Amino acid sequence: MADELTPLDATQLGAYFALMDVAGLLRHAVEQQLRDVGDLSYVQFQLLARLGLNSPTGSERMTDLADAVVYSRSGLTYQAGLLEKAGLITRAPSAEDERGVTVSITEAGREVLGRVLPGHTEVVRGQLFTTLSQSDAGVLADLLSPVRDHMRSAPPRSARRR
Amino acid sequence: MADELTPLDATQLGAYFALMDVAGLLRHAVEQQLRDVGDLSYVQFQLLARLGLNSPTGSERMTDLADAVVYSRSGLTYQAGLLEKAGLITRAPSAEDERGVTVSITEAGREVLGRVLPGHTEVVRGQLFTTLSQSDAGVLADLLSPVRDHMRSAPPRSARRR
DNA sequence: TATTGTTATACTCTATAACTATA
DNA sequence: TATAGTTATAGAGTATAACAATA
Repeated sequence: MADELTPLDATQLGAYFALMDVAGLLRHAVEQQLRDVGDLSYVQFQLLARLGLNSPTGSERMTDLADAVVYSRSGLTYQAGLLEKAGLITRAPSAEDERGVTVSITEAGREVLGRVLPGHTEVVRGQLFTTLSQSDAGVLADLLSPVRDHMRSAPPRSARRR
Repeated sequence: MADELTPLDATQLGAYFALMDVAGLLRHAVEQQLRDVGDLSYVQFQLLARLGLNSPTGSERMTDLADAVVYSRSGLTYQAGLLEKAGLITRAPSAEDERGVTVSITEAGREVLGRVLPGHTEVVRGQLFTTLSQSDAGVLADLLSPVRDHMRSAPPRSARRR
């Protein structure tokens, strides 16, 4: 396709910047609440939420967590170290694969997650869903979920020219 | 009427997480390109873009830039220092208000901006507008622009807690 | 050999508080 | 007194590369 050199039009630019601005402001607001109430960064919250809400067992492998939440393995090791030191997760050698490490949320981790969630919800509602109706939320989710899938399947590596 | 204690429903949660995930992945992809091509961080790109594209004069005051782009004044001083050292902006005492500082983009700054923009566009199109149609982009912008306005209507970050 | 995860390290970014100067 | 901006500083987070252990 020859549109590689075509600039984004005004509508696309507007959508792009609105998306980035809203997400940035929202993350900033949410991070403050997480820090105040649970002494958590957003990444740490993501990790706890994934273990405590998304995973039926409360456990997941390091690599899967890294792929889902963080952009490098050493970054995850760092964050997991903090969470473990705080007693919110445990790390144990994986059963099937001796190289792997299984991360599990602890009771204390679930407690912190439960303590943080109501205020978190309140911030998100105040920032986002004061302006967006229920059907707006549905439209937004329907628009962005496929984008996320596309991004996760085709890494940004594709944008790097040789 | 949103109950303060009611958790977000599944649709709202989906919209929230999709928004945060997409913006995070997109920012990551875009930052890589900006770093590779122009040796710029995303914040630095925002500053240059605001001066070079949004402002007719190519100049703006520090406080206005801080409110628009960065979350603390010292953060902006740091970033402006880097950009100035790189020759991409200049800082000069403001004419009307001797306390103020006027930031202006230089020719070199415009050159870098111009050099970075095509690849930037390419990444955004590949990540975002491969999945979103033209009308999708319009819907997204229409949904999120009011959200941004609402978020920005809160007290500016530069005026907080002094 | 490839993959999992950790470590060592270096660097970027951000925020808070104290400070100077102008209004 | 209040505001604009800088500085000093400290802390959090991230990525890269080298490494050990297992597949």
